[in-house]
Amino acid sequence: MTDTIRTPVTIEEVAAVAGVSRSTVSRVVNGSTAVSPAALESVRRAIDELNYVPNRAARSLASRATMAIALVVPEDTTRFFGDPFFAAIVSGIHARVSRSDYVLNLIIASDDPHDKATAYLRSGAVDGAIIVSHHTSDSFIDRIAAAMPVVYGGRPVRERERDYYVDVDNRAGSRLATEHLLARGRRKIATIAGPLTMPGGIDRLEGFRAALDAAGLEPAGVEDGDFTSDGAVAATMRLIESGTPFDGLFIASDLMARGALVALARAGIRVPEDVSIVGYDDSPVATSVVPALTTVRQPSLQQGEQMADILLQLLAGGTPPRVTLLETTLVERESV
Amino acid sequence: MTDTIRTPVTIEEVAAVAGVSRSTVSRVVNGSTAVSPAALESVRRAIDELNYVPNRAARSLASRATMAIALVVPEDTTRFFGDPFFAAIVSGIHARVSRSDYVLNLIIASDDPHDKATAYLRSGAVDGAIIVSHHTSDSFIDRIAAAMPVVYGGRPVRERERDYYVDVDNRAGSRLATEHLLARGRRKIATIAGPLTMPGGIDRLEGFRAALDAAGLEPAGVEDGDFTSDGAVAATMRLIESGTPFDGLFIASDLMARGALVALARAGIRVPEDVSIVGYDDSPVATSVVPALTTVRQPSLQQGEQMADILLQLLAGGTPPRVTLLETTLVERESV
DNA sequence: GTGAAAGCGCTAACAT
DNA sequence: ATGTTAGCGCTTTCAC
Repeated sequence: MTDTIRTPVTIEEVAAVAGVSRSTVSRVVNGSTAVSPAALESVRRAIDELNYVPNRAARSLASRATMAIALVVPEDTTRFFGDPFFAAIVSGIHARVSRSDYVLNLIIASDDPHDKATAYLRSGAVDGAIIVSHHTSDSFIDRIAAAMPVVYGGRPVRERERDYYVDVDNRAGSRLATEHLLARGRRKIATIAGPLTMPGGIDRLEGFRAALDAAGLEPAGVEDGDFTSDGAVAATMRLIESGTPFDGLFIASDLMARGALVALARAGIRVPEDVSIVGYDDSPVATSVVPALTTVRQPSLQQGEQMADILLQLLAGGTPPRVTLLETTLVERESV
Repeated sequence: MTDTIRTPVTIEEVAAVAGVSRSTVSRVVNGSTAVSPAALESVRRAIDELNYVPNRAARSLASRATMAIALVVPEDTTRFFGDPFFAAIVSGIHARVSRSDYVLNLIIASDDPHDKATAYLRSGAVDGAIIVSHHTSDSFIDRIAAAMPVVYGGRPVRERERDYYVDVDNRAGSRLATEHLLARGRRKIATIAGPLTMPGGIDRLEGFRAALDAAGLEPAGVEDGDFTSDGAVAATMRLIESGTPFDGLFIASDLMARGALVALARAGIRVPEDVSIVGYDDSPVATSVVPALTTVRQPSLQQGEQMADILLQLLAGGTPPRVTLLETTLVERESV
């Protein structure tokens, strides 16, 4: 029962209690084999007894490594933390990092030039970073990438020869979705897209356009839903109010599809009778709405794991693949 | 245009370029007033030119402070990151910390005795911690609290005289919700509770029971919805299948209310005609479902800001209030 | 106002 | 197998 905050125990004290030198304690802590069983045992006991935890600052100053990885997320926390898609990404990253010797450190960065988070990362607080959900305007990213190995979740905004990233084949996925709508006889197809400042938003819109193009059709409407549920409610209203009729709707995320469903219901438009909709993600949202969403499944958990894995390889001095593209599949439910 | 990762610039190089000693550079970096305008200027220029960022490890080793705060979240990332309630909490914390000299550092901790996150925190990586959404079984918390100042989001599981926390008056809030159902003539009232391993879950159930008790009624059912949408779908089904009729439902979070709405719709039960429901949180979810939820509003953003503020006060050597209880209000919409 | 010097707690040669 | 020594990059007295 500890009632106050104690001053931390140092390696020196452990050495004294164990009756060995600092070096031997350090060897034990770092798992060196060159330690006699007797010394090992007494050091272990001393560590337990004193409740010793090595000081990170000192350790990383001397070893030039922090054994920490940052997951850098954008400032619009509400969008990020409210989307089950990111929950899966974070889960995947955390799962993979847990299996390594590194700790994960989630940092909220902003594009403010005086942003403390960016300075924090550049100050040697972590050995590498994973950057997700970034916008074209995010310049802090370059400053981070100049200081340490970086892996991107999704194609980077301006792709360069040296960028490592793990993405889902967004064009193929949205094409799949749109073709499904076409195959079911829908001809007046609109879309609620993600923001065009984000690669994922751009790529999904392209796939949508390509599929319509191949069928000799024009979009019945294109609205930006901002990857949020509320944004999609507004986008759907704009679509309805525009007066252009539509009988099919491709929506670039399940979360936005939920918003669209709400707006459609309010307007008395039935799904799938009046309009068929296909979402994207196959996140938990897809099955928690009525009607359950036909959607494009992307392996988000796996995407997170891969990103972490690639960064880990980079930190270990390996040569992982620069680009990893994950496949999507169509999941048919009740909304088409 | 930097193509490779450079070796970091040290204070020594800055001093050389500026033509002063390390001490003077350090004074400038730390905002000491005792520096001549000329020296200040040349140091600033050197820092800019070299793109200098002080090494954190060295700095915190020497100063015994990290200027970093941890936000410790539980391991079930899917639940945490999928709930808009937490998005608001994180937003509030981040907003307050942004206005200070500290950086925020989100850490996922688990109860595994070998958990690296706990060791990370105990190794002096941060100066203080905010702990949210913890369970009765989370023992890692004590180990963290023994090493640094801690502020809890919500009443701690086992409250002690020295614990600082910011909570919403959960009992009053759930009582408010239940009384509203009663006032509208509902008499067979059931509840979908949060897990009883979490203070928030316990307190809201107590308020619910207290309100019914005061009216001389018994609950028409109590099911654990686990604070997730899916958990609430299952809980609602159990309620329906139990055969005990109910005409009112208090649900301990809006996210769970959404799940309940789905289950109710599938069973052909109309809201609010057949059963009235009241949620809890007034998160964005409340207005993105049909019918829009009557719910208990809690100031989540403000709760986050307060937690950060109190920790900041603690770190500054102040004496903030040990317990802060935020008020709730009922927001009437269409589900009652 | 400025510099010299000591030291924060640890790792990593280098001896032995 | 173990101890000694020299830093890692910074802050912080202490002189001047």
